[in-house]
Amino acid sequence: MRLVIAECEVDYVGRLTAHLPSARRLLLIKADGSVLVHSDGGSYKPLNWMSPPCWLTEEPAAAGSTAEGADPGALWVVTNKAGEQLRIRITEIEHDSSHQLGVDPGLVKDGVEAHLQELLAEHVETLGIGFTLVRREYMTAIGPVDLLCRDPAGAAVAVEIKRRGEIDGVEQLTRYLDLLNRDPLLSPVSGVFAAQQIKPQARTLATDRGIRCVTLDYDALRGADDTAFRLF
Amino acid sequence: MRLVIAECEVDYVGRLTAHLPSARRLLLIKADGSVLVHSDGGSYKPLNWMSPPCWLTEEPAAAGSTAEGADPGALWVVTNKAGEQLRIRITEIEHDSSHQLGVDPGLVKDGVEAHLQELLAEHVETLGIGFTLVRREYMTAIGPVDLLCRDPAGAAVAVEIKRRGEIDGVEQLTRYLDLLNRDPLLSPVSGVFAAQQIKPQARTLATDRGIRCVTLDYDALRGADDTAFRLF
DNA sequence: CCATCCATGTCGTTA
DNA sequence: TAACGACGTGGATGG
Repeated sequence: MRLVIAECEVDYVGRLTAHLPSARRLLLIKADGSVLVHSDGGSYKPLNWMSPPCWLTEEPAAAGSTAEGADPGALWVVTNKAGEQLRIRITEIEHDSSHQLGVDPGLVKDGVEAHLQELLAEHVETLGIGFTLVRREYMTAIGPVDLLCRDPAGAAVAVEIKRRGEIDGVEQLTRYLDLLNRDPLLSPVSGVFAAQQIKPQARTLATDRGIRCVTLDYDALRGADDTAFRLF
Repeated sequence: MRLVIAECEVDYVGRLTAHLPSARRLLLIKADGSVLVHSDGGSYKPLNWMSPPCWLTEEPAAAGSTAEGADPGALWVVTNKAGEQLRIRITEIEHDSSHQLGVDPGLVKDGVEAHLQELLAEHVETLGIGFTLVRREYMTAIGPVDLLCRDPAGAAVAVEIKRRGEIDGVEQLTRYLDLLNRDPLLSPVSGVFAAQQIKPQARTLATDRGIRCVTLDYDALRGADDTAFRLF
């Protein structure tokens, strides 16, 4: 990893064109050749960048320039397979250091949708007394339904689980319901939209279509899990 | 901006929990207090981060540790308003430097969806001979339709423009069409889904619903612009 | 401040 | 490889 603090001007030409006027910035060159251009504010997204796989070539400083310090006036060109380019014109370098980091062991996550689905599958009674699980990831022609259940009366219920319940989740469940209801062995199938948080517009659309909304409490589900663990 | 290369272990506790085992990484602390943890690979997204506004507090090295160099064993805790935390345990520092960058003049972009819409509005004949533009951003109760046009027969056409045409774009256009077709002054309204690239599933769904798909060529549209410019 | 929608989205999983 | 959906999505914009 190479860290360069430099006065620079940057142009990206690819899916769009973008220009950064000259200013002092951090240029971060990773071992795989990818380049990030960061300012001293904003968020984790760089002002400009090139993702790997890509290749950096450095054109020498302009002929007329004074060769003081580390290549004033140099031009870095980073190109990827698709021909997109990041062109960095460097006029002054304040800092330049390289570091050996090795391969990163990587991130361990917990608490995402897969885990929510797992927890709810083990506690379908959260959806209502007498609910039973038929299958997780019930396969259909247009993709898997998160949970297929049966209500106390024995009727099929398709459940779509999201961390954040928005309108496209309702649309997705609607497509599943349309399809499942064409199956005479399953029909009539009702729908439940389950999420940690459900946006008002999504709730309205779901209700309009006769889909029941259930707000999930991740901690309570996990707590129920702990309780069950303690009891048995 | 402060750049630190250090052997560190990182935990994020917030919307999810995530853990990074000990390894050598770049810690980037921006002027606004935000922190990025980068490895020497992957893309522009950090392994872990905290976005501003947030605050960094540094707990001193553990009592038993030898005070050599810059605080081995120190713990950095970065907290935001919502109470989410990034906890960085540092065991060895290889590099530590600070730099004054100043405010960045910012990015100038060209070629995003807004520009596509502008170009297509000026060249509605791309949709078919005899098409005319009624309005850009035609307002409805559920949001603006990108373009409202009339076909050669004078019938209304709603156009949804995307850079990448996916299924949710088709759903969006469908909702607009449902609404517009309730207006007796406008009905019947047909739909056109226009994008630089249209995914197969989106195309299938659109066709199923009687929505015509049009693939846009940004360069050709811009070229048509240039041609027009040269002719007049 | 809340809601919506775009993004050089990026990132994983699966067909 | 391409498509598809989730994301600690982030970020801008409009009500």
